[in-house]
Amino acid sequence: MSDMTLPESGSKRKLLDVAEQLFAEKGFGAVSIRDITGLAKCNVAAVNYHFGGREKLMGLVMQRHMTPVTEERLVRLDSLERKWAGKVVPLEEIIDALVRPLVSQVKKSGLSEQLFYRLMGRIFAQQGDGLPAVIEAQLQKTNDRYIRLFAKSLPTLATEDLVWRVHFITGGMIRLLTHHDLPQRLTNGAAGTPTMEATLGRFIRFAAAGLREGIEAADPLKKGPQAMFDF
Amino acid sequence: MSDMTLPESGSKRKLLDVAEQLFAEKGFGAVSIRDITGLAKCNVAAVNYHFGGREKLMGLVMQRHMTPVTEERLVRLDSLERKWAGKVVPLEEIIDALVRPLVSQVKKSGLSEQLFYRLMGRIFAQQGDGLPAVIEAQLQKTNDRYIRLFAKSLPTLATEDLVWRVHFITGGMIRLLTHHDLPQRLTNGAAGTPTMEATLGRFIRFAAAGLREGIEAADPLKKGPQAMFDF
DNA sequence: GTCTATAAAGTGATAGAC
DNA sequence: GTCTATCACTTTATAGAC
Repeated sequence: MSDMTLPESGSKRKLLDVAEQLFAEKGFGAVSIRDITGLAKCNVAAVNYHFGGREKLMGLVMQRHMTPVTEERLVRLDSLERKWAGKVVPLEEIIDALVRPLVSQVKKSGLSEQLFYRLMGRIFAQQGDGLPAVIEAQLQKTNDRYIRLFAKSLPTLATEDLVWRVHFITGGMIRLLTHHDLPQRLTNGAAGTPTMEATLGRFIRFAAAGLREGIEAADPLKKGPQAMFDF
Repeated sequence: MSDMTLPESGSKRKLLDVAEQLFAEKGFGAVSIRDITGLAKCNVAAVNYHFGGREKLMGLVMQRHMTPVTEERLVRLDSLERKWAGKVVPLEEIIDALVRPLVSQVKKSGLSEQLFYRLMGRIFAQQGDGLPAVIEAQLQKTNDRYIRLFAKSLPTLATEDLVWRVHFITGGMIRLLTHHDLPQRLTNGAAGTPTMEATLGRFIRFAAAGLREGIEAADPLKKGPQAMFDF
């Protein structure tokens, strides 16, 4: 069940690679076993032999790429709380801890940037709607921690407002992941051709400003922490 | 083809109602003709007889509900430009013109709030990915107009930044439409039970703040008339 | 307009030969 | 591990009776 050691070559590996590609491109519900075995040039029965069925393969793909992201997110949250113990954590750093693991895990994933981000986006987008329980629990847990940390940094913001703003931010992040190429396609190049990392920098500043809406900016510490984020 | 007059009763009407419900609930790709005719207690062949196939029915459902929203959006944009002719249009009013048509068309749609918003969200989310050309053109056009109007209200913001921020906002709106119940389910009631209209109010303030990020707010016009920013 | 019957293709899964 | 063949569905669509 938890056989995480995968062969570097062979048809099992090939099937997994193709499955990741197709799930990311077309979505988890729109890929058949025959799509996978066809593109991987394997036998139709191979998916059932190696993974025990389509559903199991789907779960494996999700977990393989989601779990490292979740773990890095939690580690970053821990070290953020340690670093700013007792003090107010800058919003930008919290949001950074939310999205940076995506950038840092894309390399380890072995997937192309487009595929990895799209895969992640598709998983996030399905939260609360038929995701494997393990994944659902991961999303739940990180979300809880983020809300709690944001709340400490925004003590004057009503919890209700905070929860909804985080919801909007999540939506923006998902859109960014699943449709990173859309602005370029729609605006005739007015969106430029930024790397995902640059776009995430834009996103962090956008999201932090949205979170701060209506918060009195009278405190003088507003400038200090922000200075380190000159994306 | 453009037979917009629909019977108040009869199986054609029933099929359309059920189709809208199921497409909104499960997504356009996850509903079969048999799901529809089964729930509508009609014959399997009825969808093909009345609508000419599954694909055509899908297009009809999309167009029926998307077109009025698009038209109201364009009308609101027109009147906004007329109202503030020569002056800077407040960001909140632009965003309002973007989302309010959803609230005002939900009543005319005959659908429940949940279903209508979810249906809209699913359409928006599929932009650039296999949507009927008519719908795609509508989204393209409104998006262009909004970007242009935002640009006039944010003359110091680089177009590239603006385009991406609008992209993030779109993502937040989609999330809000498709997962309006998620915050309540995930936070044990910390999200409250606001109406969609209230949540859209929250969204407008959030989005406007995100758009304004980095813009000098030294001017005293933040609340009052913005006549000094004449061009 | 509604129905049955059926075509033609696709689906996940498995038994059993090699 | 790989393959063929096959089962038991489900899918869209249509021809033709009523």
